Amino acid sequence: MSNISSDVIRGYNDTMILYLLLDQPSYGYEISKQIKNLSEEKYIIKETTLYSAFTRMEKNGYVESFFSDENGGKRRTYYRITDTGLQYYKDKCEEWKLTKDVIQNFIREDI
Amino acid sequence: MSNISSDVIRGYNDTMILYLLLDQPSYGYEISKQIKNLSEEKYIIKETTLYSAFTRMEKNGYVESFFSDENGGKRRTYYRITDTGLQYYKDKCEEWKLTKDVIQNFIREDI
DNA sequence: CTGTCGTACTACGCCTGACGTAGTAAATGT
DNA sequence: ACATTTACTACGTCAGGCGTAGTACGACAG
Repeated sequence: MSNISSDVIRGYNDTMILYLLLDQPSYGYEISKQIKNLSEEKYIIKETTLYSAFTRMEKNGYVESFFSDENGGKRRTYYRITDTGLQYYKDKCEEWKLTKDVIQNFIREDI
Repeated sequence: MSNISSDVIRGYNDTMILYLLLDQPSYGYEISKQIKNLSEEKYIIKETTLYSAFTRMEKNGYVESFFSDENGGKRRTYYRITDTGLQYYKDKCEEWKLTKDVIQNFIREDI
């Protein structure tokens, strides 16, 4: 089965990550596994893509980072969604509804 | 109403253009009007995006160009979809089905 | 006790596609 | 006659994705 090209997902990586932060903070490796699972292995985000998304979103104020003081485990950078990030996520969801319909108009099933 | 961001469509501009070439050849200005109409004004492709898509797709063998010998009208560059282009279009349609479902998993309506 | 695997990142730099800006030029409307 | 619409071309910039590489810690097998 053909892979999903990154250009398609581009602009939705942030949305996917934010979705996974809605209920609780999380960190890179965990997020990447969840994306893989939720997409049924159809989309596997690249590490560099993921971590640069975190950096970008923190700069934009969509997420905040903090360190876990895990008992002995390797130190992780956790990210928590902010109010701004939540609003951004909601906007993207609205945009998605529009986009989906627009693109759908250019898809032909019968050929 | 918010516009559709270009990053979302990125990677589907080519698909949209090819769709409009499925039945007959066409040219830039015409295509851009059709995209506007078919999307109900929700997406208006930028000229530079459109013409660079043509160039790229011709280089990739997805379309062929030819000149119209229109009766006196300004000379246009027409584009015709090739077999390779048709195959590419079909693949993109398949990919779209996957992608749509994947992204949909990360959209929450209830917030 | 040693090497490999999984976890958890950071750094650097390239590539592609979108697009801003600008300019050209013929045809058409007013 | 002048503005607008049509139909492009050229040039340069930017962001996001990703390839490659490297670091470092812990767990577990042999």
